[in-house]
Amino acid sequence: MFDAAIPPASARERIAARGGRVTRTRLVVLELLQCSEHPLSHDEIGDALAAAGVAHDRVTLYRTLDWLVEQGLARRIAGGERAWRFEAVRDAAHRHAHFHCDRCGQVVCLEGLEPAPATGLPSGFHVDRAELVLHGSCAACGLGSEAGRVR
Amino acid sequence: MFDAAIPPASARERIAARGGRVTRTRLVVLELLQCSEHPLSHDEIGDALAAAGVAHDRVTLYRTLDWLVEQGLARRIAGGERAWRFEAVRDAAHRHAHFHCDRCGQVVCLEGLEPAPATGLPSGFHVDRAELVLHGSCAACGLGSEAGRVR
DNA sequence: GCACCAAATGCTACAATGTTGCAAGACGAC
DNA sequence: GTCGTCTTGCAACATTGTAGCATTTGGTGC
Ligand SMILES: [Mn+2]
Ligand SMILES: [Mn+2]
Ligand SMILES: [Zn+2]
Ligand SMILES: [Zn+2]
Repeated sequence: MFDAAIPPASARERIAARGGRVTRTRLVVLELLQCSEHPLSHDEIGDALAAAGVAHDRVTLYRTLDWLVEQGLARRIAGGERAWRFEAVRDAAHRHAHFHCDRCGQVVCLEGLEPAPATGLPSGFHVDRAELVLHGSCAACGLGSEAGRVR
Repeated sequence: MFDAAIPPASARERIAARGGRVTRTRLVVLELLQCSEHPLSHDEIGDALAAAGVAHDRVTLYRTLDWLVEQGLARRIAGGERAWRFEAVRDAAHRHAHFHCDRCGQVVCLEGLEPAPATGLPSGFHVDRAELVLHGSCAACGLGSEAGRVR
């Protein structure tokens, strides 16, 4: 679960600094996101909480994730499926694209790839942010048969 | 509903050419997509069918849209919300980006903006297609208050 | 025009994902 | 330790999409 790539860099302070109460769920979820290399779905996070022995309610987790996003501590990513994925915000200024494997559903961050700036859009339109998602097959899934394809 | 921009360019033949049966629903839905300037949601299409006096079932509409996508006559777009949007495929080779208004939820096609080709992604990864969605506020919604913001 | 049959539809039930309202519990200031 | 407010848990609901199956219908051959 905790991919142990990046050290948990005080999630506790980051939560408290926003004026939020440091609850077990917020703490564990934020640490989990900070340590994960991939954006995680609500479900994956729920499973990790269960595995870590942290009791929780589905709704509480939704609200926890909403709160982290509101506070700028996490980001919501659209993925190719119907569920959101979440990742910790490491650098608020730096955005990156994502790759969605249409075979296994895995989403990976493309740190090197920044969505190109908008050009030539109709006047009166104002762009806040760009979301770039590449679709295809990941290294693990290869180019093999179409079987098992995710919608 | 029918924005009357592009003439209905025989939807009937396009359907028959794929070996599909020309049913009232397929015909009206494809014509609707071909005439619309914006990608439409399932709901919007359903409303248009009702307005046109075409009886239909929710499930039939889902299946009709799936069929049109399978046949390459329509494309499914992720939008920023949880429901797919659909647009007629005019030129299979030409892809374009979309703009999603976070205020009103409207999606508009950015014909001039093609997602940049993928570079520097991990080896073993294969890209089928790129989806680029710009988020912000449209001309109609302006830059005003945050009130009424769509998630 | 008519019979036939695979393809398409309508219906019901279900699955997945997310939201709302409200009472009970817990964080943390004092 | 008390207390007020923020957070949680629970139940009910909303939205979006699927699956199974009996019925209807478009198109083909006559
Ligand atoms: Mn990422
Ligand atoms: Mn478009
Ligand atoms: Zn994969
Ligand atoms: Zn708008």
